[in-house]
Amino acid sequence: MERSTAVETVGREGSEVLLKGWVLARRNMGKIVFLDVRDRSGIVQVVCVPAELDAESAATLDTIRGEFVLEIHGVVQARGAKQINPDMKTGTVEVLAKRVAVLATCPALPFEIDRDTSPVTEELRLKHRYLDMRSERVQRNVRLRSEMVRLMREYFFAKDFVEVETPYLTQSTPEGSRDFIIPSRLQPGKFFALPQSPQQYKQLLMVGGIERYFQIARCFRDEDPRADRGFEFTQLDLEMSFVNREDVMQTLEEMTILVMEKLGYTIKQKPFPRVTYKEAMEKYGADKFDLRTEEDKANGVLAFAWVIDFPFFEKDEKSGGWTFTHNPFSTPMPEFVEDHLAHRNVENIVTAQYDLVCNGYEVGGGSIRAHLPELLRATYEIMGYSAEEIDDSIGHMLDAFQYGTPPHGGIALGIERLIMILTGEKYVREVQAFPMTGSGNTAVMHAPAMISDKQATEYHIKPVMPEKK
RNA sequence: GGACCGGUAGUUCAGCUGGUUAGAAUGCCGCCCUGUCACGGCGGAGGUCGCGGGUUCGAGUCCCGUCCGGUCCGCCA
Repeated sequence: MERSTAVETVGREGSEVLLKGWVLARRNMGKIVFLDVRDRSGIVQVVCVPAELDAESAATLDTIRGEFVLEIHGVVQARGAKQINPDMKTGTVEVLAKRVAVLATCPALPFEIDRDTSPVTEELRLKHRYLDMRSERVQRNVRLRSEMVRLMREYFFAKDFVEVETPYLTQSTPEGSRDFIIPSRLQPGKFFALPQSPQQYKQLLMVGGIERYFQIARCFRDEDPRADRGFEFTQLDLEMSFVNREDVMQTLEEMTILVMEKLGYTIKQKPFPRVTYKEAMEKYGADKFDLRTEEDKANGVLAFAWVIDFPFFEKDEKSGGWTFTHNPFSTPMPEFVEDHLAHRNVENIVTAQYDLVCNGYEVGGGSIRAHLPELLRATYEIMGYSAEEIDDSIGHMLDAFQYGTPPHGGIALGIERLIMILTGEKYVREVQAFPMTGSGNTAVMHAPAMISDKQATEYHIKPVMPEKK
């Protein structure tokens, strides 16, 4: 007999069904036992009366406890008028059990999962993430994320984009954030780095004629974790050829509106308002801001906005020279190209960068890129790089760009940030299936961990422990 | 690297100016209950108060150190 899910029992009064799932709650009234059985679809009440059960099942009934995994043969029946539970999706029906078998037992849980688990110490919840995951909230978060990503993929495939996986083992980049590095076994003393973003590869895809690329890309940054960021995170990353700033912003905006509305959310303002960096700083004192009213907040409204016209460079406090504010691969706006090439008027050069903000969070950012090698070279020259340093750092990009590179640009959206906003969660960890703790330890498993002497030898590395004070 | 907050039953917490048997809720175990739905009722078990040292007649409580966890600053193109 084919298995039915909990919610599939609705409308099948009188039919025999086979249910499989977990015991969420057990209510023993003496001669009648109610079981709330949970599966991926939801919960349904199972009624167990000894007279209706075979002898073996009747004996089993006493041993059943919370979170046991059961297989139940029974008959769907309508509930009496007084027994209807309006708070349950399946509240009009119940399953009268004929046979109950235990597929797996379960001891008392380390914490209760039939209610909100968020007050429970996060360390304990992450140690048993597979249990926390059974709770309504974590189930919802994981499933919403899957649904959002599915809708995004559908949009991009319909628009002729190609999904490409870029490498995880790549070259360390001195700019930007600290890299996670991986020792090379075959080449002693050399290291790979995990990507902070697929930035360079996606631009190389444009050189390679892919024209429209997207990826659900994992990114890695070795910076101290916070409530809204961890070591690894996921971005919707995309890049397009033969586009200007307007094209990319409109594509992303159309996708965002479509996905959010399909998920049932309301967007405050369409098209998204646009604010220049200067206006944002004057009006909100920051380049991210929350446009919602108190009423919007209560109604779960999403307030998106674009921030544009960022300064390309700012003074570097340490060196006293120039450094980029957002992305060194961006192009200056057309009216500043001459200044840029001549290293003139540096403090006023505006970059073709755009950030997407939502409800006070920065949820994405991108730019039109410098596709001409001389423009990219000028950026690094302004930042004080010598010819040799430029060659070491981005020589491969300058090399590639000389071979007929189309104008291109793109953007990346933080998947976790978006899900946090959609679900009202305050921590990225709540919207990742297996997050790290706030101090950077893995859930369930025990990383980072020491490696054996044999591994150290094989990888030609030698741990140096910090001196204790 | 720095600042701040926390660590007491399985879990979430309370525990006063230091005071003799460390509590509650929930979970767990047992008994009762044929219409419950976070069922209810009765009973029970469950604690090296993170760890080490100190002050004191006496420390969960005060002091020092240490470990662990969390939040923030720095950092995060």
